[in-house]
Amino acid sequence: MVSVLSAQTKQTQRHREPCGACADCEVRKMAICAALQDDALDALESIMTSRKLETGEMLVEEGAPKLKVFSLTAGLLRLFTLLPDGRRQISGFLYPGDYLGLADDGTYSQTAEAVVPSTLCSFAVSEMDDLMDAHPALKDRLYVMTREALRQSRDNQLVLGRLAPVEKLASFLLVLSAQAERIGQPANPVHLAMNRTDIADYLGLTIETVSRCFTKMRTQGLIQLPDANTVSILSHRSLAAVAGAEFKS
Amino acid sequence: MVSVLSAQTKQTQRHREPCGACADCEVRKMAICAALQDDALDALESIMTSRKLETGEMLVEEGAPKLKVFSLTAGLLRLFTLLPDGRRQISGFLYPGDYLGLADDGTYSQTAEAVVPSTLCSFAVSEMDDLMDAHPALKDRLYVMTREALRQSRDNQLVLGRLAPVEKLASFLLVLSAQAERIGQPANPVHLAMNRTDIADYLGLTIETVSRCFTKMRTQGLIQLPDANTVSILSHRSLAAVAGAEFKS
DNA sequence: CGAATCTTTGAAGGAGATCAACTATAGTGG
DNA sequence: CCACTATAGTTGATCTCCTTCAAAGATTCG
Repeated sequence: MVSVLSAQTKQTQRHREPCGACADCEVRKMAICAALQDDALDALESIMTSRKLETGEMLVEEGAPKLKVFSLTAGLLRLFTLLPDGRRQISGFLYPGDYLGLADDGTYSQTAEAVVPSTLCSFAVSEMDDLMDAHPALKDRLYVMTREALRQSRDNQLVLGRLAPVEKLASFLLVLSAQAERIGQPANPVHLAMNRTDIADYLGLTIETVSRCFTKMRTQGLIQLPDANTVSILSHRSLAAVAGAEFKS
Repeated sequence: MVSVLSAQTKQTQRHREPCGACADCEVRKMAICAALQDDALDALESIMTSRKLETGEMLVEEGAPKLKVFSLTAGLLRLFTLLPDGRRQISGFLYPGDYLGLADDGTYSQTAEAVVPSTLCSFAVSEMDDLMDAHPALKDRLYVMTREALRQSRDNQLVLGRLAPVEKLASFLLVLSAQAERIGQPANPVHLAMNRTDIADYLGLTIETVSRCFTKMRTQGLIQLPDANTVSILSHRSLAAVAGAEFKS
C-alpha cells in the first residue's frame, strides 16, 4: 500500500515527458485510452508506469493476486493455462493496444508471458479502480473491451471444438493478417512472431500437425513460406474457404 | 421505438404483482438483480416483462439486432454458433440467474434456444441502458457477470483444446454438479437436461463418443446411469482426477 | 400399440498423435 | 571465420483413438 502511494506521487510529478508519453503513443487510438477525454487521459497517464519484458519473461502468473493491470504498447504476449501434467492451452495472444486483466477479479486467472520483447503501461489496480470511479468513460471503455474479449473467446471455442486442423490454421492466419492490419502493419506477408509450439497450444494441436498443415497449404498453393516465420497469403479468398467459411471478413 | 415506450408505460403501471415479481424471485440473489439496492431493483422491475419459451424455441438469432436482453429465471438455454455446413459449437449453457446479452454489442453474436421450457425476464436494451446510467450498480453488476463469463469461456477453451474425451465429460459432469448446487438443487444425482447431441456439440465430440465415454465411466465405477439423463457420481474425487485434475473444487 | 426419436453398441476406416530421425537456423566459443 | 552445439522445424512411419457408418435397444408420445 505504501509503495503504491509513493509510486503514484512519483508519477504524478512527471508531467508530459517528451518521449513515450501518451501523446505520441502508437496505440493511443486503440488501447484503453481510446475514446477518453483529455482530462481522463491525463489522469490515466499520471498513474502509469512503463515496463519492458524480455522474450519468455513472465508478467503475471495464474492464481497470483491481481495487483496490477497492463496495457500492451509493443510486442506480443501469450495468455495460457497449464494442466498439472504439463499440457498447455493458450487462450489468446495480446497485441499492442490489448489490455491484460479484463477477465480477472482478485487473482489472475491465467499466466501471461512475453512472446517477443514487449513494452507495457502498468497500473496499480487500486489506483485504476479509483480512476474508474472518477472517470466513468474509463470503466465503459474497459467494459467494451471485455465484451470484445468474450466474443473472441467464444469464437475460439468454435475453432477448437469444430474445426479440422487445416481449417484451424487457415482461420488463425486470417486472424493474424487482420490483426496486423489493425495495428498498421502490412496484412499480407504475415509475420509469425510465435513459434510452432505456441500455435499448436493455441489451436489444440501438436507441433507436427501444425507443420504438416503448413506444408499442405503450401502444396495446395494457398500460401508461400519464404521462411518458417513468414507466411505469404496467395489467395485470401481460398484461404477463407478452407477456414470453414467461418471467417467473417 | 414507439412500441418500446408504450411497453414501458404499461409495465410501470404494474406495481408489485403478488406472484412472479422480483420480491419472491428464486434467482434474486444470483441474477443481475443481486447486489442491487431496493430503488434500483424497483426500477429494474418496472421495465421488466416476462417471457416463456417452449423446448427448442429460439430466443435470439446470431446476427440479429440486439434489441432486448434477458435474465433467465427458470429452465435452460443453449448458446451456439453454426457453421455453413451445419457443424455446431455450443459455447455454453445458461442456467437460472444467468444473463443473455453480456457479450453482444449491437447485434447478437450467437443464437440462443431453450433446451427445456424456460421463463425469462426481458428488458429493452434502450431502457436497460438508461437504467444503467441512473444506477451505476447495475452496470457494475453486468460488468462482473461479463468477467465471470469470460473466465468461463477461457476455461472452456482449455477443455476443448487439451482434454481427452473422458476428461471432457468428467469435467462437464463436475461443472453440472456444482451448478446444480449453486441454484439450490442436489449436487449429486446430476440431472442432464440436455441431450447427447447438445453435450457433444458443447465438448467438441460426436454423440457416439459421448455415449461411449459414459459407458466407460460407468464400467470403471465412477458413475451410475439409472437412466440416460441421470448421472449418479460415485466418487467425486476419482471423477475430478479423471477430469485432468483441471477441476478446482 | 406403433411411430418417432434418442441412446447405445458394433465394425471399419481414417485422421491426428506419437515416436523417431533428419534438416535448418541461430547462437557460441575456439 | 568456422566448426560445434543447441534449438526449432520438417518429414516419415506407426499406432491409437476417435469418427464414421450401421444397426440394434430404449424411451417417449400420440
